[in-house]
Amino acid sequence: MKFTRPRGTSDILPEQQKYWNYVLDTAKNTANKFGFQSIETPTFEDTNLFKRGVGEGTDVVMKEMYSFNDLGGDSITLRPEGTASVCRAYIENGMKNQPQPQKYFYNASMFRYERPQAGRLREHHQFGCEIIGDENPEYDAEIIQLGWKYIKNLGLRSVKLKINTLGDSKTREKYLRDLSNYYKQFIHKLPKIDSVRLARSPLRLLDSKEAVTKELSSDAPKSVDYLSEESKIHWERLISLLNKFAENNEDFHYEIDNKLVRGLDYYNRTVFEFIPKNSGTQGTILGGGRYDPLIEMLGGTPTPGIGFGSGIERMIIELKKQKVEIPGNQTIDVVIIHMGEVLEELWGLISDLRDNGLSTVFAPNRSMKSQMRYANNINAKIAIIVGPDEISKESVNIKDLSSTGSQKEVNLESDVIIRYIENIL
RNA sequence: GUGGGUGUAGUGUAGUGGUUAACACGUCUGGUUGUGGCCCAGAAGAUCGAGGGUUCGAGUCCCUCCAUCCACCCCA
Repeated sequence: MKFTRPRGTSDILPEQQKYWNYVLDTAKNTANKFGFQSIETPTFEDTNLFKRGVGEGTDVVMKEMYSFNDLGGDSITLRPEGTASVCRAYIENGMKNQPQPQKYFYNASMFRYERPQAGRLREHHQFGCEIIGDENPEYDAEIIQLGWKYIKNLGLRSVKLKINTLGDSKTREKYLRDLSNYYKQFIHKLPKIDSVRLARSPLRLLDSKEAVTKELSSDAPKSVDYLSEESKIHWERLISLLNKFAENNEDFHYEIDNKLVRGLDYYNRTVFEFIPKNSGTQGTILGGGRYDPLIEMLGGTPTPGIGFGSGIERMIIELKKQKVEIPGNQTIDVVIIHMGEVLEELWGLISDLRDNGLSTVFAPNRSMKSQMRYANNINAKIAIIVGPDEISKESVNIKDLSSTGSQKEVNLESDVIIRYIENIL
């Protein structure tokens, strides 16, 4: 084979489209219910936007970015995530002059140079939502509820919500110091990977998979115990709002997980993740958190924000796994079966059928039997059969392709035909 | 980036080192004049992931590369 798709990318074939349409329609409808509006930003941005926003020390920036110099010599990067771009757009377009907070959603390709495996691609799609311009915990609760509703509306079950708070930047410093000092006591016991990680990002040790580290982590300092007064109030308020929400939504559950960390630098306070039970290692289906420092880091006036990203491909994997019923693909209403040189006589009719909302195709120019088989194979509902006989009588034969198979001859007049067909459908 | 598994028509599979690589589904064509689904018959479709090597002989054994899957890592 001469050409194959680049590693870690995928072709989304027609038969898969029903999943995509279903997920995206559900996403959009749910977000609209919460007052979110669609936003789109460029596929590539100035490399520095991500270095600054996502964080120079993160894996995403250090080794996963698709960066290149364009012909003008500027360093460009295919976006690895959505939030930095949306915040850039917010700043650049003066959105702080709109009513606050602003609520956006987007669906876009994300690019990360990673080793592909199931649920992890080099190009993947994310549906994301952001609330920018208000730091109150009501919005934390709202965005989490939106995430939950979205998953719920898709028909997924057994999805676990984990939440945690990382505190704000001031208290985080002290927490990180204590946390890293805690692990340092056991430095000789730590596995290699984790002793390396300790220097770079001590938070990561909390969700380490190494048995030794796991055990140590259970007694490690918790970020909840380091919260400033404001952050503590924020956190408690969020919890109480979630409890309130649970009263009206019996199957809404959350689990506070002090070991939950997220890989991007801009998160503070609330972080959360939705994970299907029994999912593999690439399980997270939706994840996000608060990023109050981000806009200022990008050069805007200090403006708080919170949001999430959710992988469409992972969502579809889960829908298939749980065998959720998905509305079917595009169907064909009418197939024109034509014998002899009559197709031209029907050209106007075909156009009229389409104009009246009936999806219509003509069968390929083959034997009649073959044309009927074609009609059957594409799951068409109605066949309009025309040959020289019908043309001379100025009529057509209309056959119902459902189980009845009944057939009737009607005049070759678009109005009459359309009325007759609409009656059957 | 690290470790392991896998790689045979469009898809899913079979194939003790030995003639023209098999089966199912799908596609196409027929099964008397212009009627689908079921059934029957036939056809097309694979340089056995790529390139080297061992051998009289390789889909089968060895090496390299590529892709894919699993775990690490990371994250959606």
